[in-house]
Amino acid sequence: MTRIAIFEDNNHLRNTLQVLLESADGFTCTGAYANCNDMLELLEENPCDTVLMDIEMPGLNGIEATKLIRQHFPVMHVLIQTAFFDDSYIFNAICAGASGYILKTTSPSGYIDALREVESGGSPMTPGIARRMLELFRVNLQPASATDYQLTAREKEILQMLVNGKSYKMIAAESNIANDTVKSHIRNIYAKLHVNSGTEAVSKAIRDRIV
Amino acid sequence: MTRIAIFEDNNHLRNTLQVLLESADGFTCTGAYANCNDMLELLEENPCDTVLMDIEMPGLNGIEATKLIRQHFPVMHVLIQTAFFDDSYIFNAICAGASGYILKTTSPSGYIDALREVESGGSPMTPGIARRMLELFRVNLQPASATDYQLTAREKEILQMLVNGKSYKMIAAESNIANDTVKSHIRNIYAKLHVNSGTEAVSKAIRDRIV
DNA sequence: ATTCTTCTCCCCCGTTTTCGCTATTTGAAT
DNA sequence: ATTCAAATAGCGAAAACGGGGGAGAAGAAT
Repeated sequence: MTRIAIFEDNNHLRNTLQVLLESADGFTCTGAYANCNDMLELLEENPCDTVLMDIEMPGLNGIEATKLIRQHFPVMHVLIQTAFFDDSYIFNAICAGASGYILKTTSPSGYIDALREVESGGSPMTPGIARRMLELFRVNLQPASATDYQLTAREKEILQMLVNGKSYKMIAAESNIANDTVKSHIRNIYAKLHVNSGTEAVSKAIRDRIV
Repeated sequence: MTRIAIFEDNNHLRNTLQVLLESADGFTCTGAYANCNDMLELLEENPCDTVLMDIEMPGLNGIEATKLIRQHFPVMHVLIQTAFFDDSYIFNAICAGASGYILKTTSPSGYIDALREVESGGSPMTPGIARRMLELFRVNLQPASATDYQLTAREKEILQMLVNGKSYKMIAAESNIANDTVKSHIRNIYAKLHVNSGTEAVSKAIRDRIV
């Protein structure tokens, strides 16, 4: 028997979900709440396996609530349900530790399927959400690639050390070259990156994923 | 009629998939190939809407092939199918531009469902894959969070400008404060960040997502 | 053979940064 | 009323950095 708690401020939807759960095979509803006040205490007293969490709620929103749940009950799963298709919602929900993300347009049987999937180690997502997530992933992790500054291997090494906070002296020592050589390399790096200070170079190196 | 091309080196599976597609409603198979040699030419001559792509193949592997397809045919979708559950596969497939990722343990009807989902703008994923992806997302994008350096608002402003490559003088001018004040602030920032140079501060600021 | 790039090193010179220490003002908190 | 944090500002000295020039050796490319 999988235990589910519901946090959803819309009375009608909340009741519908509760009834749905109680009538579904293998599920029981341990609580259905309109907001996240006293959420941690409620979950402490009425433990569950998965929380069905709305995002838009008065008081503590669903994303902050998800963070708290994951902090205090690491084994509990949180399935996000929301009416809105918003990148920052998706992004933040994932970072907060959600195990799935479905839209409220999902059918009743879809809700049940999603909850079953969560319980069996999956992460159900409305198809469009999954697509957005892949794109967020790409945008955020994909090397910029377009920008190639034609740095030589040695220059990349030295830039890397600069990014790690090393001074000219330390770089010279670690690389077994003279201080002036480091200076030369860094001068060339600055020229190629079109910058004229270490801070600028580090900033550009990290943002353009050169290192 | 959705047109599908198959790249899969296992003869049996390739034939099975081809038969499955031809018998399924709304699908047609434009080609079934054992490797990715001449892939671009083949796709050029036999255009399709979605490519069903294996990862492990002799010669060009499915991930590199996916990159090429996305470069040359941006509207074409690639649905990855693989026998292995491997983080780096998942990560690289997503970065390469895959529209979905399913395991070969998927049932025939699951394959058809997945292809339909791809066509309608979704990104089907085997549940466990979706979970891994969420975790990869978190690991790679989650702010360290634990680190709060207690910077004041003013200090954050100045750190931001430092990250943007501004010199003390420029910061002073833009902030309408004396050069020495900038010096004071930066000194305090360094102390709080436990660094002792601008490059280190910038590096830490970006990596710990202070800015 | 000659050119080109890369890595190496040197000189000079001025500017910028870093690090001590001190100090005033302001606004919020108690 | 007093305490406290934050923002402001100054001085001085040592260290580091940035920009200019030049130059030799090794290796690849032609």
